Amino acid sequence: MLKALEETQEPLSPYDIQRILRQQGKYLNHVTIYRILDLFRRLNLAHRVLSSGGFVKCALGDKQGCHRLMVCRCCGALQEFIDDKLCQHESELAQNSGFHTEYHLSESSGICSDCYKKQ
Amino acid sequence: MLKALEETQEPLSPYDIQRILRQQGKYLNHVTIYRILDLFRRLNLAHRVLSSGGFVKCALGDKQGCHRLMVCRCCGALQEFIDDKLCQHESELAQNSGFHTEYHLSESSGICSDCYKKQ
DNA sequence: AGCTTAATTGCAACATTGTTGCATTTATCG
DNA sequence: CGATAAATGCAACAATGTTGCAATTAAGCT
Repeated sequence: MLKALEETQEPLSPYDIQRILRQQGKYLNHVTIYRILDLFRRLNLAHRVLSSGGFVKCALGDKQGCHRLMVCRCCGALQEFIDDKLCQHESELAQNSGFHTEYHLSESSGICSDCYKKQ
Repeated sequence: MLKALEETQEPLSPYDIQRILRQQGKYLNHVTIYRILDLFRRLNLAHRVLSSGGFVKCALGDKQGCHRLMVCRCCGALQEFIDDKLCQHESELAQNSGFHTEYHLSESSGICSDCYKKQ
């Protein structure tokens, strides 16, 4: 239900989502939206973009592993990928300091190919 | 000046910082604190903890590279490290999708050695 | 010193984001 | 149908973050 709306590409705040839903004639209290977003996040159906705080629909379906984001600082475009070797490497480094990793948050900032060409 | 206070280990919100300074007899408007924190962040003197939003003093001095955080979900302890190979690997993967990486945000969540023993 | 200009800080007002406790509605199941 | 559980709403609030402009402080210069 909320899902349908996450087709807006750009990350949305909970209140953005509320506005959009309202325009579609569907009212949801913001508390409800927070709750649903929490749920979606636990299910890996949506991610929170760390740098901006907005939410996006997960682009990788239910693929296992740490979902990593790349954010274009120019147009805001998002790409998502998984790389197990990265995770492994990261966990090993942590392990060397006695740290037991449970999950990673990872986000790269840069310029997407489109914006790069335009410059 | 603010620096002195960041010796509190746990990540602090700008308003936490304001409270602490006030207890030390030093008043700063929260806007000022935001501005100084922005500056510190640009200089890599402080980091923002992605998962909690709080700020911490950088533990690595001015070492070049992406400063990666490990956060203990149990006691909140923080460790920080740099690994160039990770960055390189990450950038290469991005490059494969035509993405030009400028910097990485990376944070691992898990359990530190102390908390691990206690369980 | 006295003046000018730039940089820093404060202030007020506001916008956004996030949380909590409890009531109400809606769904589920016997 | 009636009882219970789950989902949503509501109100009130707390925390976080931003903006424009005024006031203060610092720095440079003659």
